[in-house]
Amino acid sequence: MTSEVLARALNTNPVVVRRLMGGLREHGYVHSEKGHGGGWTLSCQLDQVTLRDIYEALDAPRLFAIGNRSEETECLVEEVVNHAMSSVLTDVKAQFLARFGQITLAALHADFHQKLAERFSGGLT
Amino acid sequence: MTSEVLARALNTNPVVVRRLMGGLREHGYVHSEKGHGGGWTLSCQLDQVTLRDIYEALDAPRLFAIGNRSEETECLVEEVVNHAMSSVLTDVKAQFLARFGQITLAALHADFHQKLAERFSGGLT
DNA sequence: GTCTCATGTAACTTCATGTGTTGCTAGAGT
DNA sequence: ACTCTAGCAACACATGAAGTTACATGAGAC
Repeated sequence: MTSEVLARALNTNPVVVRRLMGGLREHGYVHSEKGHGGGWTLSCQLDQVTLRDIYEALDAPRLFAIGNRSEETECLVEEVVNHAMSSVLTDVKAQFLARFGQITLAALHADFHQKLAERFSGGLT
Repeated sequence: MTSEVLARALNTNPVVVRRLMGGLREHGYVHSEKGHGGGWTLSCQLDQVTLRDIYEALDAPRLFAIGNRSEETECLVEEVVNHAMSSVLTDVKAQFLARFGQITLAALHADFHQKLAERFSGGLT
């Protein structure tokens, strides 16, 4: 499948697709071929890859929209608040990673097929 | 304490301070007085207010930097992925709120005084 | 060999969002 | 009146994500 086709499916741009897929390729989850007949192919077992793997392959983008203003500060109040918040955010991020680490692509694949079946068996809306 | 003084302490602007404090005032955590001699005063018990209360008083700003592209979609794949992610993010947010709900301002106040004491008793760096 | 089709990548533009700023109004004390 | 304060709307700026353009490189088709 080419970046062009993927981009249309995702309502975005082929270059954006390549940027994202680049991370997945570096981790061996997909493979790309240049030239005529080229494009992207899957190169992993769906039950061996989790959302966490993908999150990390995508360079683990910032998870929280909130956080410390600065790491180093002279201000004792800021220091105390930073410490309290960081502590919570660190733990919560660990929870997040753990949960994502339990969701395999195979599971999502199965969900997808179930929904697909529902749609064909009268579940049309 | 005036917005002006707070702004200097926080390295920001008095108007920004008023914007933030506005949320706290609506919830009764602080009180403001206009005019000469006016400014902000604390109007709550420190052990009755948690970081969660403050987070919510500040209109519960967006917590996560990631999330669904759109809520409604025709795409079954997107739907499946959205569902999986939303489920995790919802749970993780609940964890976050629970943790913040256990941190009172009184606790932070105590931390602050401890650090202050350390700094005076030879803990200088 | 060269033409076409695909990825790879850098540089730039656009957009969304949060932060900072200005200007003005209103209230409260001197 | 005068000064000092919050309240508020409107605008400007900064940041980072997403989208776009342009061009180089590699691989098959002819």
